[in-house]
Amino acid sequence: MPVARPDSSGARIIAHVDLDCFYVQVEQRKQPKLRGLPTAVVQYNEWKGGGLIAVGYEARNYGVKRSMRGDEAKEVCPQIELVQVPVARGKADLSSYRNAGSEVVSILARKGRCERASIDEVYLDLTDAAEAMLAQTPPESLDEVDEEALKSHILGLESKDGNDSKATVKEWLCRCDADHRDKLLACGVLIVTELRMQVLKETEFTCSAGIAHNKMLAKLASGMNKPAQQTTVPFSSVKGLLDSLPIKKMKQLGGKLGTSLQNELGVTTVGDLLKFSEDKLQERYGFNTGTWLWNIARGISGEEVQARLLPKSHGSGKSFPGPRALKTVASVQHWLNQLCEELSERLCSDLEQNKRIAHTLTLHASAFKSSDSDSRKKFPSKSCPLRYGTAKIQEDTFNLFQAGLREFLGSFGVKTQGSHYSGWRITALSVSASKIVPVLSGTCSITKYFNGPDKFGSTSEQLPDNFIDAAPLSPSGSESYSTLNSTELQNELPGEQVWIEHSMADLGQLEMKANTWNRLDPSCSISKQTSGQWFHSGTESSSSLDQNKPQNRDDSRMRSVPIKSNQQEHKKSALKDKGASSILNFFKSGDLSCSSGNHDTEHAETLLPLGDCLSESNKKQVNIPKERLDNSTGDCLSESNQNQVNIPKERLAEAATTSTTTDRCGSDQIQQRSESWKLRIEEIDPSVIDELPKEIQDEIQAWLRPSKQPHRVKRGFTIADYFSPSKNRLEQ
DNA sequence: CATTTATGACGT
DNA sequence: GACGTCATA
Repeated sequence: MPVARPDSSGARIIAHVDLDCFYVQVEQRKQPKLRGLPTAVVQYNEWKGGGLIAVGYEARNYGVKRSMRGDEAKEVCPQIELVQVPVARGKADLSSYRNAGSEVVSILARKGRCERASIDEVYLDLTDAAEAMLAQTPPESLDEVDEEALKSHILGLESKDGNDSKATVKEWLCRCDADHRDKLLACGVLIVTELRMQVLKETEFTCSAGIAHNKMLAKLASGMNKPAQQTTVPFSSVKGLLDSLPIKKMKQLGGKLGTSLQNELGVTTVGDLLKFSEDKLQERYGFNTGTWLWNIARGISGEEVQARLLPKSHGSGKSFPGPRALKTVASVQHWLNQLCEELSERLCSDLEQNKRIAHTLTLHASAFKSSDSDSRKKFPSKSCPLRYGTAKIQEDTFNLFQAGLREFLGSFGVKTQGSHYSGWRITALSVSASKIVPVLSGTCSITKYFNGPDKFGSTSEQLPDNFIDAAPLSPSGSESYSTLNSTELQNELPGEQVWIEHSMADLGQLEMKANTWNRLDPSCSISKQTSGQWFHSGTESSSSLDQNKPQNRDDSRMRSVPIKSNQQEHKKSALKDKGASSILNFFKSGDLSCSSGNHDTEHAETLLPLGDCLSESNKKQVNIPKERLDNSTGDCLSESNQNQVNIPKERLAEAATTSTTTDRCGSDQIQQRSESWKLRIEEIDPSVIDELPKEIQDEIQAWLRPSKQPHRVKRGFTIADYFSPSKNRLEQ
């Protein structure tokens, strides 16, 4: 049935949910005494008190702002509680926030398609749930509406006392003469209220939300009333909202495009955009962007909520500002190794928990060339196929760095005259893993391929000689790595002896005992339980891969909830007893403070001796004299494993079933040694999939990411397009 | 060269 | 597929 009329039957109900000052909330849950106090989360406090990355609302009242230094915050708010971000391997460790975000996602995903937009934001498509509610128990049929729902803000709903009074809201929610869209929206409001209360009850986090007919408006709305409130945007108030909305407030227009709009076209508000024809906008900003601008000026956004609960990439990075910039290859290698350790650990968890494998490893760096005229220069990003195993990731990453460095310096190879100045300073490093695809649960055949008796442990022999080893040696830069061999590198650097000494001097803070080195196998394996699930679910589509379903992948917290302290259980039932618990009451009830007992252990930080950080291959590459190596070949656990609970072997079986995220890798590793049948992750090269038997490859095809949609934009939107996703998705 | 450290998306 | 750029919090 062709739809050319302004029809609301295609209306979607989209919510954007945003955790309030999330990192602060995570820290306050961990340390309940901080609740109610002006609090901020700060990372690294050495320099001017560290940088603020999250500021609680109490502190905002004193004028504390994100990205003040800790010291400045203390000036405006002397009583402020500054909590430090956990540190592991000498860098900020955001895993507790990531995990907390996962808790929330798994709750929010219960009522509809859920897209994890960032660590603390999700989009929900609640259309079906809203339609269902409207069909079964429409708001107008309710005698009573939840108190919390009555605190919602309805954009454009005039109110007597400036704020929407509850009576007015209730009337709006329950109007029986409302049009279909508004009724659906009312259902959305109730559903989101419910979800937010659920989040609060199960995680102790508050969030704010926007409910509208598309993502753009939902996102706008979620930020309008914070914290712990929600706002909905009825169709009828869209124009009023956008007309006076500063252009920079729109997602995507906060940067250069927004500035250009302002400067070149004199556009200050979204409403100003209406003056320009689609052609004009396309002419200036290109076809896709032009159409996109034309649409958003009218509140049109067809972007769909993607069913995705998991991140598409993992990265670990660190900056080295000012005088801390890295000047030697050894210090770079040290930090790369730290970053790779973290990355590897996270890849490991992702594989175990989500059955996904990353295929691409990328190195980013930023650098200054100090040799001549202190010019800043782009350090090229480099990527290569990703091989699992900490040591391999470290090795490949270092190779990528060297390739990048060579390109960065130009083929002249700025020789370090004297042995002091490298000619370059690295101010940031990051390593990331992308192209993450589900590993096929599909068949046992793939299991056998990896795990089969004849093939086990000899993956590389199945392949062309250089298949595995050569790939990482050919970063995608214009020059292949092979031309950058160790000899050549040496020529660009001080002699090896000197170089080593300088490296050590440069890493002065580190202890240079160098008695061990990290030649360890990757620090995780598939546990029996997990691999059982993984490899069993034959052709029935693997449940854990279905991102539409909530996943049980997390986590210490999730597991601890049911068995949590009595207090917490009492708290919950107390709340229930009170009937509809309002969010404010939740906190007023007062006994929150005794919750959350045992959260993450802090990560004891230990700097590894340099020797620990050089992988075998790396040492070869820099031609470290053999004698220096010999005494450094000890066995060692990666730092992350050292942080983990040491579990006696006898208790391994038990540990494996109760292990939390934090200790899983550690116990598994030990387990790996004691049980031989298990899969060695190290031996799984993602590239190997290409080498699989044809029938398996075919299965794999089904799981590969869908090919990119063409960036075509259909012209001539009708009003109907306002709500429904366009077939050809708008560019971003 | 002191907004860090993640993320995601698009263009070429 | 690789890489650069932009955007957001």
